[in-house]
Amino acid sequence: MEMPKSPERKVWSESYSEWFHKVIAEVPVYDTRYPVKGTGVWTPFGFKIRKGVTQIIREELERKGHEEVLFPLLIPDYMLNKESEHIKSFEEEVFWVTHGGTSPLDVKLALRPTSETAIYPMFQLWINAYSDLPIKIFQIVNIFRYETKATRPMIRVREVSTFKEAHTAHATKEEAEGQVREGVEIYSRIFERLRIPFVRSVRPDWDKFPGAEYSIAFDTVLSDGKALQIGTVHFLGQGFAKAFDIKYMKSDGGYEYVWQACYGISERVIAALISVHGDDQGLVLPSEVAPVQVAIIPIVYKGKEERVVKRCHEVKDELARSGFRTVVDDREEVTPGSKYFTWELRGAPVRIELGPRDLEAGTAVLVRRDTLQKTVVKVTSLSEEAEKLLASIDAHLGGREEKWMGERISRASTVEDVRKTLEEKGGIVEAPWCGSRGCGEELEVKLDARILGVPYNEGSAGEGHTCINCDGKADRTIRIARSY
RNA sequence: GGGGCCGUAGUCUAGUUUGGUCUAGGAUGCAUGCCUGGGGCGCAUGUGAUCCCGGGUUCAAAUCCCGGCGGCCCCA
Repeated sequence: MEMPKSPERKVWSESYSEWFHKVIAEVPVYDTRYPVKGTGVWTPFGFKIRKGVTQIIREELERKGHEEVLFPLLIPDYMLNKESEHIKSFEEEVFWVTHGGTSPLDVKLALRPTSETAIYPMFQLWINAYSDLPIKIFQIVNIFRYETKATRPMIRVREVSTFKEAHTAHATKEEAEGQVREGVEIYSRIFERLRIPFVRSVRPDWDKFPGAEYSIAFDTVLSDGKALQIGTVHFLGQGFAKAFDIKYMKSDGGYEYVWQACYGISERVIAALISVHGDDQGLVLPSEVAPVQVAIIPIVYKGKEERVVKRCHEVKDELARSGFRTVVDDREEVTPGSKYFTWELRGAPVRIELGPRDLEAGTAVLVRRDTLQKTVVKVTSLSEEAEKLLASIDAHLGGREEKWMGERISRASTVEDVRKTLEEKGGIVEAPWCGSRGCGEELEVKLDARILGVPYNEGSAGEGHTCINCDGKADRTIRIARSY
């Protein structure tokens, strides 16, 4: 038996873009050939991964009292226009429905670029008194943005097909800001379950969500060293409440505008899931979202096919009873080696090889996807062994990716240092900064990079230093990265 | 916002610079048969291309020109 070589991450790290396109096309996960720019098709296998991810998102939100709803796709222009900062930011990227058949519409209808302006008019109807609060809802829908830059599958698209947006309304500012913190915790949990490493940053003022008072963003680093935003949480204050006249009656009979928060995650998280765990063999998936957790490969010889395949199905049934998602790859005329490649490409965490020799010995060969290490175990203890192996793989992925990203977070004290680090190893660079907008924007231009913001909830390590750009007094740390 | 590159079977790709040799070549995939089977087996036969779309130049266009659609890269 030829020993498997441990999986490389050469193509993965050296030609990330190529790697990603190839993997999603070959598995397949997502078909980019649909003839509208910036759109794509979730294949059956890709949809299963997506479903695993949306299931985690649902669980974590529902655990914290959010309820799922579904709002219309179409937003009348006068609604979209109500909050001025919001519309100013989106107006160049809104798709419009202007005709019903051949007749022009009296009221143009926007395809939602996000749903604040669809949801908040209904909040206005739903909220009358203190007792109607808080409201915590979410939906998972598609949204449309007319991206003018080059589109990328799942990462920059015109139809975001998987947009989870949560919207809340509260009686007080304190409660709404508490909700922001809860949103951050929920998202942290979601990414931890997906084993995607992240940093949390308060976005600079000029880069916050249009209409928000402040925004907290989650960024990860992909294998090409570029940062990818995978989630955002916004404190909306009373801006939208005032624009949409969302008020409740207080105990003293007076009225107060509600305080709001909203937070979103898109299919970028699936792009991140695929990207951060993958290797040159293809997908590597944490057990929770792997459409197939255990792939069983019969090793058949002429005349013994029936016994081996039958045993494989017995093993499969037993594993299924223990709660594993499992398949027997009993395709005829396909060699075992070819099947190994197939299931490695598809990221099945565990593979079981079962052949005549195993039947004799009462054993099975167990292979883990992350290291491709093989072990021989008793066939009677497969369930426990598979369980242990899944846990071990998940832990290994979490640790490996955390370490990988940790190595790509650097510190620098001059602009040149930052530039050098960004060029040589990419990732995220932390540096002391003065906090002024003009200085920050200048820095972004100088470095051809983006300021991700200041660390969320981690104190301000920049204090007492000098701003790397303007030599003014630094009162905070910023994170800088080339980003998607 | 500015600049560049690309589009040929399901997929990848040769051919485009210098129009005619292209009845468009190869690999992979797919189908059938034999042979195999513990890391992408092998052989044979077959299948598969509106050369992205529209227009133009020309005796002649995959090849040159214009427009559109789609994809990719770089710079600010």
